[in-house]
Amino acid sequence: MNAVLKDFSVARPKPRTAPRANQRHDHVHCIAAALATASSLCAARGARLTKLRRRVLEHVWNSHVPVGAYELLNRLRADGRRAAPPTIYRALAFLADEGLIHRIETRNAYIGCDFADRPHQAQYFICEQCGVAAEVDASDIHRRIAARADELGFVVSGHNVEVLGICCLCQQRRVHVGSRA
Amino acid sequence: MNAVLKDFSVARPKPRTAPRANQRHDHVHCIAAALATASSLCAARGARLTKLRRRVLEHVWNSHVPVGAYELLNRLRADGRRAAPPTIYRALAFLADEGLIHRIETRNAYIGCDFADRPHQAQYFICEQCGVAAEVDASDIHRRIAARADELGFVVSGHNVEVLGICCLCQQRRVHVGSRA
DNA sequence: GTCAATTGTGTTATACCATAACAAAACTAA
DNA sequence: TTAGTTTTGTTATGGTATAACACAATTGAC
Ligand SMILES: [Zn+2]
Ligand SMILES: [Zn+2]
Ligand SMILES: [Zn+2]
Ligand SMILES: [Zn+2]
Repeated sequence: MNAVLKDFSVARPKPRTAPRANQRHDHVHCIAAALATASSLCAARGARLTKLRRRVLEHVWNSHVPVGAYELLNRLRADGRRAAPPTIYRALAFLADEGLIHRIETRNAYIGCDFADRPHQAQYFICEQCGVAAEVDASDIHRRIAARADELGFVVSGHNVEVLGICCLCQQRRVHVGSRA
Repeated sequence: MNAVLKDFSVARPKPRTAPRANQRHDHVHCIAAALATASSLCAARGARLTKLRRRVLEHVWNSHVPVGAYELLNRLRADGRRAAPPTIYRALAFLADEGLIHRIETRNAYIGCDFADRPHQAQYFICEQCGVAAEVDASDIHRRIAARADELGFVVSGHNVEVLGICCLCQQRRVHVGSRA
């Protein structure tokens, strides 16, 4: 089994009931698709997705839980590469510039972008239990924000929306725990 | 003139045209009102708004630009008080617990709450030019987020919405600069 | 292939943001 | 007053991010 799955907290053994959304998925495919998209986007733009940058992106995609810069640094070192903070921050800056990752502000952490191949204004739903951050591109939310900005005479260049709570899967887990207690 | 106005970037000399919103206001009143609200809320709750905490709140309300913890620390020291980081972080924690300030995640900075006397789910519109962060409590935005959460089976405990762009006043300033160039 | 120019990476040092742990002081309620 | 509680001071440390400069790899012209 691919080592990349080791802390993928969505992939769990046998959920007893089907979750409403975001059910267990083929995360190996997730990663492969993200890397393929990254490769083609960078090629098309003349941006250089070097081995280092590609490896950092792989480590970011290790799970759907946002990962901190120093954790990524440790993973690089576990790969046998010599690395210091600027190494990882430069790679993260490149990946963010290319729209391949996002920074989760409330966690000081980074996560792969689910919509790298198109412009979007994403929102994140972040589980306080398992840590998974789900990216959605909800145009209705963005429109409401844009409308309010308009009323204020405010010209929007971007937004950061992070919703905190408990994800669908963790609620099921809590019910199980609760019914046992 | 009150020294507290010294870096209040909304209060500027003679805007040539009236802004659509957020026009120059009596910031001394702003501060006084915030402190009065803080006092009565804390009294009602049995929370102790000590001199230190009150002074920190005053420094936070110095302007509508979010201010960093270490800047607040410097201001405390300028007051003649001996202070180290825990001093300011404990005061900030108290003020945040009481809902008197908010943390602006994209800036690692803190700002006074405009709606301390009632429960709310605020959004911030942050100007990349002048730094001013305007708090709004737009229930329509919150409703859209809640609706999307519902679709995901996600139970919301809170959200952080920070919109970046150029504020109304700074656009006018840019026009002036532009027409001169 | 060689070369110069550009871009990317390694390395050291440092700045900025935040908290742990414990001691001293101030406040509260008998 | 005195004991108990809360707040503040103090020292040390952990976590996040960048500046500055040297070296290596890549690119594109020749
Ligand atoms: Zn995205
Ligand atoms: Zn969860
Ligand atoms: Zn004001
Ligand atoms: Zn502005």
